[in-house]
Amino acid sequence: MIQAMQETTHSQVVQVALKVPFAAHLDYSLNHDLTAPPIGGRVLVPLGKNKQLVGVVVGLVAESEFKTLKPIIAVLDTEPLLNATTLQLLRLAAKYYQVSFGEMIFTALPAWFRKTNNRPIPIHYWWQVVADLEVAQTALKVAPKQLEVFEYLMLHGPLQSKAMSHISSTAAQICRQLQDKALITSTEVCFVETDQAFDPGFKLTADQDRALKQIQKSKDQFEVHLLDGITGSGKTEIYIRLINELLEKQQQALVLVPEIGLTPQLFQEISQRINGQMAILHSGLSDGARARVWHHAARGLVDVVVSTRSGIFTPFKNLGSILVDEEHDLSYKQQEGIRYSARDLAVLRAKIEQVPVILGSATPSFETLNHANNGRYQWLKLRSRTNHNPMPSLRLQNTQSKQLVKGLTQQTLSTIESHLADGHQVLVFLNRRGWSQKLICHECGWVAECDDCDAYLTYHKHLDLLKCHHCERRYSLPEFCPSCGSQAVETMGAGTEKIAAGLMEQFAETAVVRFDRDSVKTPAQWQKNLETVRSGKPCVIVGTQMLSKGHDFPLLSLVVVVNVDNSFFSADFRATEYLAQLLVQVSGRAGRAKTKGEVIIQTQFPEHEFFQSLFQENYESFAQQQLTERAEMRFPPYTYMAIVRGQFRDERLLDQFLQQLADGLEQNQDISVLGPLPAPMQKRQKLFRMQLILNSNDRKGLHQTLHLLKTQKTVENKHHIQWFVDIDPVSLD
DNA sequence: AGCACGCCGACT
DNA sequence: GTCGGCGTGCTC
Repeated sequence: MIQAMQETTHSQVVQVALKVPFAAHLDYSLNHDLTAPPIGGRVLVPLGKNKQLVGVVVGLVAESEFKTLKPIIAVLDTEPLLNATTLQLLRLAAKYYQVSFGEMIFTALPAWFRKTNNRPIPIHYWWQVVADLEVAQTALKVAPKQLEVFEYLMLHGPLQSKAMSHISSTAAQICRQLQDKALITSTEVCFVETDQAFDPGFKLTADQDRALKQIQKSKDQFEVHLLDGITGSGKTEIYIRLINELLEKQQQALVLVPEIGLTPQLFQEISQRINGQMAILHSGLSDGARARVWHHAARGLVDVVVSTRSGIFTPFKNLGSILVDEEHDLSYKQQEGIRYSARDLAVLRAKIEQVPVILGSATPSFETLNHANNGRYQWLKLRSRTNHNPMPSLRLQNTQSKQLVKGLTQQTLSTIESHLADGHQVLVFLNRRGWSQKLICHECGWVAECDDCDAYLTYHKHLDLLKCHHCERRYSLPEFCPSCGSQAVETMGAGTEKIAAGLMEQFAETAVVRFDRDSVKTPAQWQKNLETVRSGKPCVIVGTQMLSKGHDFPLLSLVVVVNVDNSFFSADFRATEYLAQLLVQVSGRAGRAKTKGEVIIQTQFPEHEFFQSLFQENYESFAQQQLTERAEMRFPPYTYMAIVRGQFRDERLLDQFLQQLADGLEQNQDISVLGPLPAPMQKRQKLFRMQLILNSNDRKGLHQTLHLLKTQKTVENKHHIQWFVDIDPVSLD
């Protein structure tokens, strides 16, 4: 009797979240020989016949509705890996995105912690310089290799020694020698340690001052601030001042950036100005390095974490604020697996943590603007430029019935020429790489397509091959048209490659630098290209999407945008929103220098009201106008959208299946269902893709219905059709 | 999701 | 006779 009582008081039920789709948690018992694991710590548990899985403890309770519980095999953490607020974020995110708690937790967890092994995280040192170049030059007169490493670190640090193996195979040893001479220092995570913050003594503009004061008011409580600042209005300065204030209070900051490519810049800019430790977190880091940043952030050993999307899940000891830079950027939305939006989760997290969140952008998303309009977000406008440089002037270049020279009009070419002659740099920007070179038959109009995907093949001159960008399948060039047998097959279109080639011909004395996914595959190539641009000599930069943001090219005075027209024919109601953001962002690249910048947009429709609205007024009024239309049409952000997307080898069965789902949804009056429609790429890697677009005024109702759909209809899915739900999709086509 | 169990067709 | 196809149902 006494024993039995002891039994119940001692035996605990451990609720464990596992990477399984069917339950928020499974219950396990705890054997007496194990000490209770902390909530948020990992355990090893048995599942089914003979599986062992890593799970995360999400609750410790006295009883379970299950009679017989299996015991936990091992406790992997004595300290929680995820603190209470991070768990709460993941719990709510799981609910919102319609996945199990465990699935959500395991997408958040760095790969290192997902594995069974519980080795200590390996320490890899990150090196950075702590001495001036002159000091190093004197000290290293007779050690050229050491000086070389020092100089490299000065430019690119902090780095691990293995990232300098191209300088010397004994880079690690050289680093240690440099450390002994007190010229460089090492840290356990990739962070910059500054203890002499540089204060340029900027005087804030009236706008900046007002915005900063407004944000300061919401200290230690939840509030969303939209920092809506045009290019050059000094958003970064506000970020820096806010971070410094947080550091004074021993609080941590999380800074989210859209892409890895633009991390180093903001990182460096902030790091020079704060007295604290700043860690960087991105997909390029090794599993161990990411795990270490987590540990350091959770223990309060780093002050600022700069990260891409996935960093929103980093546990912090004392988070003071979240900053989301370029909040409109689509890369905040994960596009595979659990399709979460890091920006939206940042707002949710700030609410849970009771801290302010700052969404910064020159071109805020319509979702965010809507919240600002209705007062849910504080709208902080920065409308003057800190350097008082004039905004670039804009010209629409009509391409209709004009002879194009390698995709550019004669006027465009001569403008480029004059900018180069003035010693400036020019950017030729291609909207999407979709306008790439295709292979067409002039006799019958046949266009080369991929056998496995519903996509045109792209011609690559340097390989003399046709490539599919969706499955990487390669094809050789046919000598005759497979459709009509004619020999008149030729490449057509203006890819970056073709435009670059044309420009090289046209401006033989000038360097032409290409930035696109085919020519810039490694960071080293990026670096090489960047150096050419940074050298300051006149040059032409040709690139796609990846150039619209981030890297500052201070000597750029002209931006030419080619191929904006496909956006006007898009089936996606958001296409013009994205185009407007892109054009404003890319225009901002021109004229950061003292000279007045110029922007040329080549289009067949210069009279289109889109241009009138965007450029005769500004982004804000364009957005307001479009928002009115969205409201009238009952589209997001005034309604809630979700997509059910399916993939299957048999088009007919897929259509049937989705039609069944759609029929089930029709019952619900509050949800409008569109489809089944062909999905973005109708066919990809031999699989057909179709979708249902769901739109509703009632978010809760929509989510509930979707939840029901998932549990019910999965059973009736006889053909094992793959399908998933995308909540708040950002792209319909 | 994964995986075992189970019940029917063509093979060394 | 068995090997293996994938339909069904369970995992605490």
